[in-house]
Amino acid sequence: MSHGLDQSEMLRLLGYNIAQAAIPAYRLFETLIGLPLGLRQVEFSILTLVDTNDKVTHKRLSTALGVAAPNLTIVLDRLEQRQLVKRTRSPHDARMQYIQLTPKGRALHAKAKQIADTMESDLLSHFSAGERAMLFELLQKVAAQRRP
Amino acid sequence: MSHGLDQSEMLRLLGYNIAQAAIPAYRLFETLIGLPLGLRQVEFSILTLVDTNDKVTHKRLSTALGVAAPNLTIVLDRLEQRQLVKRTRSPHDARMQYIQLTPKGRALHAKAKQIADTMESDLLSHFSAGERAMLFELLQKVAAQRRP
DNA sequence: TATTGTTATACTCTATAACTATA
DNA sequence: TATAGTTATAGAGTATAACAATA
Repeated sequence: MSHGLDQSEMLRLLGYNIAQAAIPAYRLFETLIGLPLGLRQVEFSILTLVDTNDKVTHKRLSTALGVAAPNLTIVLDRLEQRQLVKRTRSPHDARMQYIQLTPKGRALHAKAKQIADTMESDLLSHFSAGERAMLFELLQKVAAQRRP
Repeated sequence: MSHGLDQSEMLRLLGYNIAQAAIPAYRLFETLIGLPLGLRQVEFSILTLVDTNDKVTHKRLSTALGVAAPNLTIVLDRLEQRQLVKRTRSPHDARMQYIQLTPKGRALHAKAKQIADTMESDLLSHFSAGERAMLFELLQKVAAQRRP
């Protein structure tokens, strides 16, 4: 667990604790969703956000996910090529484009979502409901520190 | 904060909460330490771990940080070129090499560590001591899920 | 002028296979 | 044969500047 190393100095820092917790979370995602479905975390997030939110724009996705606009373009290009999402220009403001799931995208998302539930159980199997709620609340409080 | 998007579906997942919390933590690190001192997170972690731990090996660093060995080689090359660390072969087992800070590395680490304290206060200014302790404990419990 | 989104580019990160050298 | 570390490489992530189209 400590890998024979004294990590006490680093474990005083929030960023390091986040990075360490991200390791098993990321690996489990890769094993259960990433490799089987060919989805990266950002892609999974996009499918989910677009599923819930009607008429999401590039900009809002970019902001929410913390992915710079030019990079998001590449990701969306890939998702569109795979026919998982489609982009349509807004009739009101032709600069904007709405991103929506295709039927194929909806199907893949449904599958991924189901696996994600299993993933959560795996990751948090040793947590009580209270601990889980507390952890999520505190992480969201950190996230709320974000300025723009 | 929610950026006008309904993120409820994603916020049910630990990985997303971690990723969202990582955004301000990462940005603050970049602003306060990364840009001013020319240090990336991994490099800062290495300086800190090597400072505390005498005779750390490449392998143990690789495991602790979750960085694959070949990639760590590159990072250590860079740190060595900047004369922040030095690598010395073990006399007992010539395959292993111990990584140590140079005086220059120690000086830079001291500076970084001082800034890191400020960074923590900034990030966690709205947290009580109890909340902070709880958050760290829960994150470490997640990290402990790691297998190898 | 300001905003949305794209193109181009450069740099970094991550993962894997193949290698050297020691044991 | 197994382990520590390196080289090489391909793919993915990240950041920035410059641009086109629209408002």
